[in-house]
Amino acid sequence: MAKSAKFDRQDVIDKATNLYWKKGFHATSMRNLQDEIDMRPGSIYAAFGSKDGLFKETLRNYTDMGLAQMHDFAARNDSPLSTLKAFVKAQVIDTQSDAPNGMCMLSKTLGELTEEHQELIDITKSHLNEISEAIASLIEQAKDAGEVDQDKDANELAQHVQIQIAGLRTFAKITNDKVLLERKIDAVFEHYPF
Amino acid sequence: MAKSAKFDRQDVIDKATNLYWKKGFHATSMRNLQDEIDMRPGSIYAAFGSKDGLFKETLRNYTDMGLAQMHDFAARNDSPLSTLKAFVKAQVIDTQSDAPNGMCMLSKTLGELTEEHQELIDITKSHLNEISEAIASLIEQAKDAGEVDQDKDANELAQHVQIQIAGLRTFAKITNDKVLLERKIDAVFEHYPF
DNA sequence: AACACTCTTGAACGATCGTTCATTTAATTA
DNA sequence: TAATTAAATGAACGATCGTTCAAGAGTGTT
Repeated sequence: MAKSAKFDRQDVIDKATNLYWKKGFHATSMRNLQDEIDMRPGSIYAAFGSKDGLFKETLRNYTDMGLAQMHDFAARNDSPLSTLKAFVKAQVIDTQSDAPNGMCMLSKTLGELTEEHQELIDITKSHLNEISEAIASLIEQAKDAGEVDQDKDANELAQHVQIQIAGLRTFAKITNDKVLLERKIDAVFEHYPF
Repeated sequence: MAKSAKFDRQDVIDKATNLYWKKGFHATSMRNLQDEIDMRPGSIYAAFGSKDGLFKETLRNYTDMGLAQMHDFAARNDSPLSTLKAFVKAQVIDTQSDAPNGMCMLSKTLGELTEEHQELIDITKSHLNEISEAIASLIEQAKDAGEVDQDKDANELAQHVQIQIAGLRTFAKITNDKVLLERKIDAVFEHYPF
């Protein structure tokens, strides 16, 4: 057999995710990544193939983190709607101070990349769709729990929530007033289309 | 005297704006710009100082274009509120096909840049504030015209509109359904907080 | 025609880009 | 312990990055 002692793949992907999330795809150089994850170029390319390949893994990782966070909130909350509201607040408010970047990494990526990286764009879109479906699933549960009218369209409400998250996270780049942001998030769930 | 025949500065800035808007700050190289605006590096640096300097001028130009578009709509519309709605539709829907990039260049820039380019970030924020103030001014006019309740806060409504624009333009990157987008924009002005 | 002045040019700079690969290191088997 | 095998290394590749500047070109005055 042969050498087996290896780097911790998940740890490496986590660190790469943070750097890509913070600086974006183009501004993150392979040398930046080498420093951040403490690997030499040969090892990175053996493990991930290319800068694009590593980026793909971080997109998947970022999305899984978001979905896991939603399930976490669901486990701690009794109501689907307050789960969703907690998720939105975490995404909009907490990321301003706790995360590498206040913006959603997927939205950032959609904004940054051009057709030169169509595959990465398509992957990013499909991940945003996954999140939208998870939100819609929460809203279906809220309908069953009587928190949302049965005649509302869960997918349309999920779209609305996702639009609010994107808008509010952009807004939070200008005015980082947590109280104001919290008020605006509360308002989202108290008025049309909810 | 000396040589006077020169490049058309506004034309050059327009072309640079389109390229920066399309590709973003980092993915746009000075060589890309040289090709796009048909100037040699020495001339560009004599006229604009640096990549950052040229970018600053395009940020100003982009913002002025948006403000001019708003005034254009105001001149063609009798009502302040339908002016605002036309502006939002132009920003969200028309840019998907007619513009270098569906996203707002200012939002894109806020998402892309880090503290390494703090001055550019600050300029971008202040330009977004200019636009917010222009929207607020329209809403004040709408209040005077009886289209909006007098007890509404114009600045808060303007914030809301700007958040919706940012959210919807991100959403439009995923689903480019013009009818759906138009419906969502109409809904913005038919429900809370309007 | 000679000069003064500014604009324009493009080769070239050192730095960094994404990526490769011959070599070294270390773990396992015989 | 020697042989085998895969992982890890890091110097180096050609390309491109943002930027500079000496030289050339064009316009107006003397």
